[in-house]
Amino acid sequence: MARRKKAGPDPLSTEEKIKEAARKVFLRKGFSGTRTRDIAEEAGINLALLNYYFRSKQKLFDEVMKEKIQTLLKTIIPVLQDNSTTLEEKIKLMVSNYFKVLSKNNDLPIFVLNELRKNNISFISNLPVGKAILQTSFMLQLKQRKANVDPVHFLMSMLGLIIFPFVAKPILTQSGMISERKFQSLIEERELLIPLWMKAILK
Amino acid sequence: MARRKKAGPDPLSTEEKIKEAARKVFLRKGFSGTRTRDIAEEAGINLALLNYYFRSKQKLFDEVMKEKIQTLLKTIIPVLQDNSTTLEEKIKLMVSNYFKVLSKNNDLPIFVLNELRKNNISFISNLPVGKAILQTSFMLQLKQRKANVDPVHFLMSMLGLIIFPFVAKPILTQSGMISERKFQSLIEERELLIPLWMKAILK
DNA sequence: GTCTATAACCTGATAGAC
DNA sequence: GTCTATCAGGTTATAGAC
Repeated sequence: MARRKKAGPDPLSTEEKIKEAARKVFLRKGFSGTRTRDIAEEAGINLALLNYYFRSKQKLFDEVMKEKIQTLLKTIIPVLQDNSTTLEEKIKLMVSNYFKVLSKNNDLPIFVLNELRKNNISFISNLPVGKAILQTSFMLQLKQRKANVDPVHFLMSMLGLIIFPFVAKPILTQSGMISERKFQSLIEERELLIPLWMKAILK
Repeated sequence: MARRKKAGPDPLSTEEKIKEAARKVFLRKGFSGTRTRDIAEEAGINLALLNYYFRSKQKLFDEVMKEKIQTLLKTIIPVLQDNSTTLEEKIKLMVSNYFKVLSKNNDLPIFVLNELRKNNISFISNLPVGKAILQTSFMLQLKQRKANVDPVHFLMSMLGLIIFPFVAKPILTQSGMISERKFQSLIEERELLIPLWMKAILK
């Protein structure tokens, strides 16, 4: 629980303890399923202190959510924008970057996607990040291939192949279809398979 | 709102009015985000009446959830099990069946997947539906192809290609990447594209 | 900064009249 | 079956002592 940037003592500040607890609880239970008491308890501090540092449950949530969206975007945007890499290199990088992030945080995609669906989260609507993606090096390279597949299709498909297993994990494991171990090994295989599949789709 | 099985008067029974309202509100807000008062208001009846017909919020939710999971399973299981169709036919059928269901109910997948993640929904763990899928005609046909791809990979990928766009829709539209119209047209295209892609992946 | 105590409000569920 | 009124318990947020 106590995450340290380096070795040694360096106890987390109270503020960071609360935020770390909030990350954990919000991700597991969502906004409306989380009680501020849960966060306080998880952080080992008092409920009043949570409101002292963050004004409200909503503001604390917004900070966590903003951070998580940033994590997901930083995983993909720089790769898409890089003018010095080939299309194939970008695909491999996106896959490996995402698997690195999601393997440590299986719940991240479904948490973000679902909360974004329930509330209309303001800071997504504000940044025109969607339109920016349409003009990245990645999308241009796709167009230049003149493959008979819309670049948006291609991107959606790749993200689906990467992210969906994590979203579906609860159904797959709880229904007895695959074990936790089998899931892990499938994920590892996919890191190699998805780039091959995307190549096949392009032709 | 008033859904009728045939033309003519046939007003919904109170019980069905409540259930219909519950479907709508639960799907939009999830279990913990929904207040029973919201459902009562949506149904145009009183809060007390909700508890008269269904014993509790949880029981009403369970009925809705069970129904939705059934919808998703009935869309796919019979197709997977059918011994009289080819692999290619099954793929096309799954895709078109799912698009038919999901086009009318975009929120269905993320609702089910997320609630299943938060709570451990009992009736999924009980039915060994996961293991059953592994022994369907579909999975056997995949093995017989001796393609160098695990059938579970193949199924996960196909479901990802079908379902992920609906799960990601809030991000895609709210971020300004695509409009609602563009989303619809992309979905229609995918019904033809996904079977082709799956064929490409198989080789 | 951190705590205890509590205010102010909300929510699920029920009692009881009709 | 359906309603109004209300209870009992939980939840966010704050007041105030230390």
